[in-house]
Amino acid sequence: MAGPGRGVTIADVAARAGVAASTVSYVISGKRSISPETADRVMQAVADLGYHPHAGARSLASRRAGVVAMMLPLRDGMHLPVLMQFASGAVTEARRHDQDVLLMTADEGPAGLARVAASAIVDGLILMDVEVRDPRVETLRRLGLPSVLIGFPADAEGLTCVDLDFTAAGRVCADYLSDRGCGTIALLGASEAVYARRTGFAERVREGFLGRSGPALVQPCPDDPVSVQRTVKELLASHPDLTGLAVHNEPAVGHVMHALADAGKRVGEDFHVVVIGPDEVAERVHPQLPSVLVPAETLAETAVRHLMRKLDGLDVPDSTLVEPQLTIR
Amino acid sequence: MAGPGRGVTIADVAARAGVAASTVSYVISGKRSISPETADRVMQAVADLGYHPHAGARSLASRRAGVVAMMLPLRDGMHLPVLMQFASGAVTEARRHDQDVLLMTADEGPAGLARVAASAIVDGLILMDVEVRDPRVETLRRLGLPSVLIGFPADAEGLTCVDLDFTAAGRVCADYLSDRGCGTIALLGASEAVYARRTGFAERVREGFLGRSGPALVQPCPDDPVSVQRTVKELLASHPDLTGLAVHNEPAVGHVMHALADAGKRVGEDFHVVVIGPDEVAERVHPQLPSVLVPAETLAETAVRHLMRKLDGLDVPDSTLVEPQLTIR
DNA sequence: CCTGACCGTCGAAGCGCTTCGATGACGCAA
DNA sequence: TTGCGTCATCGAAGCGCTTCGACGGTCAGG
Repeated sequence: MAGPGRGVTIADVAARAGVAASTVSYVISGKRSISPETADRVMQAVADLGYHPHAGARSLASRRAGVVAMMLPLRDGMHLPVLMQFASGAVTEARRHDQDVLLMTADEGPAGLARVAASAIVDGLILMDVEVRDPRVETLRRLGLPSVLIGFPADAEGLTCVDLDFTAAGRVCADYLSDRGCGTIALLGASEAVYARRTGFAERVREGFLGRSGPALVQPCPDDPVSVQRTVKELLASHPDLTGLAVHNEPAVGHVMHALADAGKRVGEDFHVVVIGPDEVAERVHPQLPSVLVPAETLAETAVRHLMRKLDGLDVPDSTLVEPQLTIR
Repeated sequence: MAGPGRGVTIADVAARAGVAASTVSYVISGKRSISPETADRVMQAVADLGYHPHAGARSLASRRAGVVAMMLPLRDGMHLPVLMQFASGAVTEARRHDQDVLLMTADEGPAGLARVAASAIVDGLILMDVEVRDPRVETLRRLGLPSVLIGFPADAEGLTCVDLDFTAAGRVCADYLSDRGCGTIALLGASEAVYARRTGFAERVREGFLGRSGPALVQPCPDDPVSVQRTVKELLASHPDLTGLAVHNEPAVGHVMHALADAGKRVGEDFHVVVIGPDEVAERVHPQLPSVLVPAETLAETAVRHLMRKLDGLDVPDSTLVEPQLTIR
């Protein structure tokens, strides 16, 4: 295992095992039947020499790079920890399929897609944080690169998309609050900018939240402590009958709880709060809050798995919506 | 520009420009002199056809993949936004040098390093969040893969390392507080786990903070609101003469301010706080706090730049410590 | 006017792998 | 015995690129 590792080629393995290079290739890929004895000898040689096929050569000969690209919006006001979970999940799942992951930033835009497609550096593509009108979508369609999107663009025709069912998540939150007897309810969302960009999930949560009878409103909110405090205060002042709040803004949760306490609201008793976000966020406040998880890892794994199937020529559902789960604490 | 894009080879470009394939190669790489007219014709053909060299073929022939790996600790209790900034900075800088970035998780460990080295899928490596005793370091040294580490392992012999000078950062914070006339001062750090893992930066901040005359203590602290509140309260109770606090725990900052307010401390007047962390964190509390920035993007850029130089056979300093900057607000 | 240096370009070899068709060995049915 | 299908393996042909040596054409110096 130690030793060289550098510069070991399939020919070296073949020589050591006393077979032809092509035989080694077939042992490794399993594409032709090989006698068990030969296979053993080859695998032993592989192990002895610490052989790993040269990725470039393999990609050149087989037209498969063994790499998928993941395009993340790294510069945005997105909630970073969720993105990270996503990235982590995707890499882990990809490795399980013996693929590596190339990281691209969204600001490479459509040209970046064209580049990776033409240079055959990746076999497929995962696109995150897809917006309702996303300029990359058209390019993607034209290139015909196998891909999976996280999120739904306006026109998803012919694309494979995966996402949490955010509309349902909004509805679940609204229902939870209604069931607790809340009259007027509000959704405290992300900052205005996120809505302005027409990020799909923000819009869909809003729809789900509002799409029921009963008084409900949506309040965008920045995530710094001072703004949160002010926003909550104003919200309570302008809607004295407000008794239920859904918070879809991870960093704000702690501050919301403070603001409510300052306003004399007893959460869990005369006032109810539900969170859309990671478990930790909902668990680490007092009292702990019910929450709908954004299952980043699950989404990432699903996306990668779908992509792998597409690469293998299998078919996958065009659209996959993961059901939201409400956790009561 | 539209059209095929798929399957355009250097031979197609050569044919269209009326030259040999090798000439196209030389135009693109600039490795031999080519007449301006020919070069123009070639570049035009490249543009017309939307040619991008096949990455695998290129890597096979030139023994240069045009890809660097970045190994991130994606599963840890690290402060994620900083990691993200880092990743983003690295990708952006790498693209500037026409390189792509392969994302690896730290849990691939030494074997992952061996794999990417042997398969020649990357030319070099950036290793983040290096711990004081890091098992990957030995493998790295043995493989001889060009690499740059972010952080300093115990034995940095022969390695290229880049980091913020965290010791100086700790000292700067302590000095700031002393200069404000604080007697006893404390460092509110990350959770115990981070210290237990012997993360380099946490230890070094502590050293810098304590390495001066005058009463000073270090208090690890989890980052959930409830624990922060409790930790601060206990700290104040056990050290009534405490008048200065350095917070090296991004998510906790907002809650620390709350706790201090609850305890009747007037920050900026009879009590002083300084933050080690992103600007936003320090700006978004009231009152705004002075802070020492962890310059993630700068570090990432420096790391990538150093790696590029190593790939080009140029030499780079073994150790680069970025000076901390205190921003007063 | 001839020689040699240099410039711009070409052709061919080869990087390490996959894959296709061919081949020999073997067993079995005719 | 001959003939044929199977199985395990081999050899050769590329995949698209870079790079090395070669080669004709110019131009300056002798």
